[in-house]
Amino acid sequence: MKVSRRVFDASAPEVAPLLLGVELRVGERQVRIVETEAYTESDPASHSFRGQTRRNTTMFGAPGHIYVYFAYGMHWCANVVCGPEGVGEAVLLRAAEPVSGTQDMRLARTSVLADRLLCSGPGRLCRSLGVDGSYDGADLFSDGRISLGGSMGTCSAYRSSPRVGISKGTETPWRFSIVGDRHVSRPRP
DNA sequence: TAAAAGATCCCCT
DNA sequence: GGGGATCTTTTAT
Repeated sequence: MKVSRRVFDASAPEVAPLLLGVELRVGERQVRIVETEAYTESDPASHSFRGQTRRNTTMFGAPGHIYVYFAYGMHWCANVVCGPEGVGEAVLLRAAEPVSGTQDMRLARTSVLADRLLCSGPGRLCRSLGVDGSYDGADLFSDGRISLGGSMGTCSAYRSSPRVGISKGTETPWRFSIVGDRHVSRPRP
């Protein structure tokens, strides 16, 4: 099925595995998503768990937009907003494989990094693609700077496991990654 | 008003 | 394997 806004009207845990293999384009840089995580309102690990705030407003907006937030005082992280307007759900983009514009990704960093590490983590992914707070709220289906491409649900060889870097909701296996892919954020998902 | 935690990463040992 | 960087949001006095 081709990527379309309609698909993101579903709940995040449904959408998250479907995003594996999908292409994300930012300017001339293009990557293939290999790892995602789902977050919902009833989930204590989610930014939307305690309701809408200034920071997470985009999460409660229309599906198919991108929610970008600042973490640990140093990193940006990007999510695709899911569910109907008014519902705070999103899929965190955790890792991807560089497809084109790889040289630009390398130049976005201070130290030399192996290609397989350029987008192997939510902070690294944003850093390499040049995604920052100015992208928060952008519509992936009409914004000229950033968009999704390719087909959804093409990856059948994926596995789910507990999410990374959270202290609550650790029992929920809402991390999805392509089996055996070298670009995931950590070995043995 | 203060303190702590946080959907992380990088460099050091 | 461990700790520092660095700042916003949330929770506790």
